[in-house]
Amino acid sequence: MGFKKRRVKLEDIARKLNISIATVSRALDENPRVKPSTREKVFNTAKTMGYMPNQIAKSLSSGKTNIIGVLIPRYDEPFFIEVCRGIDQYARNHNYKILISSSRNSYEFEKENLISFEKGLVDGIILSPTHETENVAHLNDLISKGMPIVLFDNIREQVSGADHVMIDDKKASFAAVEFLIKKGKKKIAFIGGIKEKKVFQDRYKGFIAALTEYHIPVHQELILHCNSLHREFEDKEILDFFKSLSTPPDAVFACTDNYGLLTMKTLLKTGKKIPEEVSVIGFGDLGLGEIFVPTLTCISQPSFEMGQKAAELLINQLNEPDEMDHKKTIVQLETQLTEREST
Amino acid sequence: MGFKKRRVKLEDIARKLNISIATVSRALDENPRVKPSTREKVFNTAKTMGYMPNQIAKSLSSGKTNIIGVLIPRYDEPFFIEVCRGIDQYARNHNYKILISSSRNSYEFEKENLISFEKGLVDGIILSPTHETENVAHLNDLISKGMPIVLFDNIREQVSGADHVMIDDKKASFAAVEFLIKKGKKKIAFIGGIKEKKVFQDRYKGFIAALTEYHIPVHQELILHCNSLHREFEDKEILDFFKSLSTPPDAVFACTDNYGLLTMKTLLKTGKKIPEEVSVIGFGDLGLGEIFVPTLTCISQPSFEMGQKAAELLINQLNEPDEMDHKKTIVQLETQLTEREST
DNA sequence: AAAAAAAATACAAACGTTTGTATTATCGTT
DNA sequence: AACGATAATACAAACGTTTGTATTTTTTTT
Repeated sequence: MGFKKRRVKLEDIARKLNISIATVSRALDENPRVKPSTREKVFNTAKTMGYMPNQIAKSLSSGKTNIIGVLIPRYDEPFFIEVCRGIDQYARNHNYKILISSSRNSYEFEKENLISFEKGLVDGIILSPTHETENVAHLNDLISKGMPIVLFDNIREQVSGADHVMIDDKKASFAAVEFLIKKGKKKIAFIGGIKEKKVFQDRYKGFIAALTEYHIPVHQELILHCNSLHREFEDKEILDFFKSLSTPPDAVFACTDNYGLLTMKTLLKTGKKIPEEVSVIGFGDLGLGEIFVPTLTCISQPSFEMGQKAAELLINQLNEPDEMDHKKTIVQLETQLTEREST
Repeated sequence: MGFKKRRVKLEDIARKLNISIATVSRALDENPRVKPSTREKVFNTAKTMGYMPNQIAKSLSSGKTNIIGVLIPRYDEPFFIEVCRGIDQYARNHNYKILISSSRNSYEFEKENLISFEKGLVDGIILSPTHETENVAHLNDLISKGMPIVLFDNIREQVSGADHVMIDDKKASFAAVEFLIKKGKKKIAFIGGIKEKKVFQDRYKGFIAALTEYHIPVHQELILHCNSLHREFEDKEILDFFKSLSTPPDAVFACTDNYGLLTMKTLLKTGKKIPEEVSVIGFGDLGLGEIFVPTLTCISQPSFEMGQKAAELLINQLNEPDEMDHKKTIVQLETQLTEREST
């Protein structure tokens, strides 16, 4: 007791069996170059000595860590967690692990995290850029240094060389709003998110496009671009918005499930009946909408599949023989409208 | 174009400046042994050449990866994500990164993940064992090999040498039930989780203790130990439970916020008024309870702080000069009752 | 039984750092 | 100007693997 623990390494096995380290290494690899009987011996002593390979040494030698870096803007949004689950599942099945970091909605933290990824800990990166990320030079830099990257969610078109996984936000929200219109709704409110995020811009475009298509005038007062980055404030922002309206809407298109729920909560508090007086539709479909009373109609976004797909694209890049001539691929996943009680 | 990218390394800087690698290494470390003027030169050329240190090589050399392995039973439970946030925050401030894995509620996956951690990728581990984890030999093994470990949530007393972070589940649920009793409730239902988890056992004990203390008979039919491991089934299990009751309870103590919400949803569907006819109290306080209508009274559990504390304990262990004489420390965090509309 | 072919193993360099020790350069002292 | 002291730098081993090439052993062929 009191001694520092020393891991057993290849050398220890080699010494005990009076053979070379190289042979031990190859034996454990089941390399056909080593005689079956020695392989047996090596396996046995490795087991009895409690050998555990050193991943770091392996990585240094092979130049691969088998780790995928994942950078998301925040942990406390089920969408991102769900994407991570998808990434994790695909990665795990292909012998990769994932290292998740949060940029906490900050461009500076994003850069900081990417630098730490760049130090060689990860073989590639899956990233949802923050809304603050105007300048994408740091991403293009990384790519030009040979780092495989896949973007999802808040895509930046200017990033060349990175694969994209996305949905057609404009089309999906058009469908949502069209659905409301076909139910006879005329005063449709829009609850969006941070204006700088491409997904929210696109969802807004879809909203406007649908109204235009059906010749419904756009009322600015019915439009809210929610700016809060934290739960506590979102609540208030939405409450204030509905209080500010002279006449209430007959339907609300919320750009996320969370906004949808907060909307329903606010409306219920003010005595409105859902869906009788106001219909509400959300975006995302991450389980919460099913718990609420009434349950929330929404656009179902394949979050888990986005993660899987992103991992697939990245691992494909990692397996490309010549990283230099990678062709940017863009995957667009399908959404669908799930009708529940709120409409 | 078309060439494989080669990272610039210390050797490249050394060659360019005609000095030794050791000096370059020390210069970048701001080691006082190198002359300020050379340090300057090194910094400059490092910058212009685009040098980025190789973390893997550093780790091999130093024997430290500065990564903390985190193993949770599932991703889709906000409690665990919140704990991870806490860990992440503390770790980041102390120059550690976290590598999160999910054991997906399976003992086998837990072992598998721990083995992959053991390969030297992480300096220490923060873990919430699965409910299946009866045998803790694999944990004691790891600890005896010198791996620092901190447990949280589903503590296993038999694990010696690992620090624990926990709350007093029995006391907290006693308080919750007592609160209901003092409101005059007599028929209190209990919605628990997987019986094998210590937290649920303790919360059940607290429930029984409170009833006993106040001389209220325990009705078995009012007790549900929810066994589902996935969202879809929990819903149905709780619905069936309430349907099965001959007469409805006047209060429900749910062992998690999620169960609390599902309970409220079920009760509302069957036309019950909350809190007029039935009071509901949850456990956790992770934001969801505030969105629902009515908002959910619950025991507030300091999840984020649990994560921070776990990280603190682990990093303390990592900094102990002699890992062998680590003394197991147990931290118990305080809970409180947050009253909202459901009671 | 010797030579050639094939199989099994050993040697040594490489991966990119860190760090203890040896060496060289610089400075102040006399 | 020579000396010792100190400052600055260089050398080389170490971290634990992998892998190309060289060497040895075994088997096959004649």
